[in-house]
Amino acid sequence: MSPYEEARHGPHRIVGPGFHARVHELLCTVPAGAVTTYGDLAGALGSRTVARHVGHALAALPERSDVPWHRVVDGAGFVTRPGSAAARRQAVLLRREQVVVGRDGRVADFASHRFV
DNA sequence: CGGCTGACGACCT
DNA sequence: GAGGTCGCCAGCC
Repeated sequence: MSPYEEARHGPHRIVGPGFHARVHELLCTVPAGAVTTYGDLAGALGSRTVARHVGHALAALPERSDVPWHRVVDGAGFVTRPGSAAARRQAVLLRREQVVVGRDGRVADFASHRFV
């Protein structure tokens, strides 16, 4: 059964109370200098179909947070909403960790930085 | 209370 | 191969 159908028919709900805390916890295991994706986080939490909800969880984070949200990029290695102020902040934070971000908003050598 | 949007990604035309 | 669609939708007009 595909993850899709599993999610559709599945008896167990992944999203719910404490979901954002699980995202937080998991994200904190990603070391500086590495990046991960929404889909990978979602998959680690149970199903890639909730990738979007990982996005929601991060969007809900307070401005000043100890959660390394900047280490999350999309499945193609692009930073959040290229061109936005948030994307620029993210690029600055990543470069501070020796992760090169191109002008197009994509992490250079994404595959090797990717943390699983 | 209904409709729309969205820090995404996989499946289906 | 390139759009369109929907997911466990969840929050915000």
